[in-house]
Amino acid sequence: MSATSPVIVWYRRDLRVDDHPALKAAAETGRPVIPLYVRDAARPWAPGGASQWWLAGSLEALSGDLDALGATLVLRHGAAADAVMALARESGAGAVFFTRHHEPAEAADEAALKTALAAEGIECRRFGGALLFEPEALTTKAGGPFKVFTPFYRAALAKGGIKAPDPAPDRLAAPDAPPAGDRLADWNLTPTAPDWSGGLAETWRPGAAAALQRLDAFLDGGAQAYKTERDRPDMDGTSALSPHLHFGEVSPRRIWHTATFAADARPETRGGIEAFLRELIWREFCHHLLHHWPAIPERAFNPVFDAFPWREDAEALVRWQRGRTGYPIVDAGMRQLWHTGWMHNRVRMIAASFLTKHLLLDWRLGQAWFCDTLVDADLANNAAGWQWVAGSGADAAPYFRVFNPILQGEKFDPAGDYVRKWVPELADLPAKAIHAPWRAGAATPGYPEPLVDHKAARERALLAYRSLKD
DNA sequence: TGAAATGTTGGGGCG
DNA sequence: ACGCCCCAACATTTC
Repeated sequence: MSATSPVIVWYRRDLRVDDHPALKAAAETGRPVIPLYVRDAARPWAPGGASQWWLAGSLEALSGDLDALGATLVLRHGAAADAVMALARESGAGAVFFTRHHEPAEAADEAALKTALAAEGIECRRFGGALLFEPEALTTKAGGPFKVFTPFYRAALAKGGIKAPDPAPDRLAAPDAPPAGDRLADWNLTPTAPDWSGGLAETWRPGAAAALQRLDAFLDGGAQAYKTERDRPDMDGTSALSPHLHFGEVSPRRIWHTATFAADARPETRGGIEAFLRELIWREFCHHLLHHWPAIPERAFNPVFDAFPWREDAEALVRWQRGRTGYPIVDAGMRQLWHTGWMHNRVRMIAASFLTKHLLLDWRLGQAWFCDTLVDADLANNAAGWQWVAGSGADAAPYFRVFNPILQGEKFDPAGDYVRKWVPELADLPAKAIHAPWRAGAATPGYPEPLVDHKAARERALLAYRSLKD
């Protein structure tokens, strides 16, 4: 390898230049840097529609950020290892640097690439940065992975030592001629006929700059009340950073340190920021789970659930998907998801509980729908979250925990504003009636009757779950 | 990161 | 004046 042979930085879901150890190391070699993104549409769990829309925006933003540093993002398609190898040969690259990812398919790509590079004598270096802690860094006293969140959380806090984020490189050297690549527009990531992405575009701005703005706005504003308001879908109580985090537009270390700094500067925000960072540790927990149990997107973590009597009911599934279950808080959430590609976390739990417990439909159906419609669709968070709700997961909700969608609505959307925003058929109902309109007796044209009776559905769910124990 | 059923307590109405 | 009953309000247990 010559002193001027390029270094390829293989990008995946680390679409940033800030706090990017692989990019930083590439810059420090002083050699030309070729940033590369490979799209493999044939991959298992390839991004769904909403996620693809985000990816397009994120790649465009990254491309601009790299341009400003003097580098050109190259787009290629196909199996990742093959595409990286092809570019390495064409460009005479002497090294490939990348950020370690933890999804099974990503880990398989890494392994394949490593073997291929070694065979041709090209340097291969893997860096951290996608997580605060690599899976090997947090183990129980017995040396195994954690299966329960609280001890995992305690271990993470005790471990500490979260590295300070690195700033972006000042500049990157470029190869004499930029390698050829695909045009982003030719990937057709954004919908055209019909273009259903209007709601997404008016809600979000993908890219690292927007991510950091959102982080700062959250820390200046909502963080203080986060502990209570994060449960309120009628308020902007959450950070809404999930899609930015999913695509790696902001690193978890950047979030950790910025938030910690903000808490030190304004002690009144400490409690809220602690609760916020705890959610970041939930993300770690989910990603570690997927690393150690790569089958959780397909199979129940607790094998007892293989025998669960899930129902088949295509019509009920469609009504849930379209937000026409007759339970206002569930329908509001499902419509928010459809329109904006995002759903408030409290409502995700309610809607997921409704699908798995009230309707007794397989959590995998819900997971698949979320994968296709969420802009923040994340294999680890989604699988762990759905199994948590269904009761089959690690540290799962006990089987008898059935959310009452009426009570949840009254508790967390007390004035009914969230329901009114997303279910216009109910906009004229008073707060007292809005979470159970069928009781009010008032006509609500266009809004369906409840798909199931709460009490009966609850009892049916308890019966089904009890059957597992025998 | 629930909800519902069941149990307990204490104040007030009332014979 | 006293005891009984009713029923919130709260606590505990169970699903």
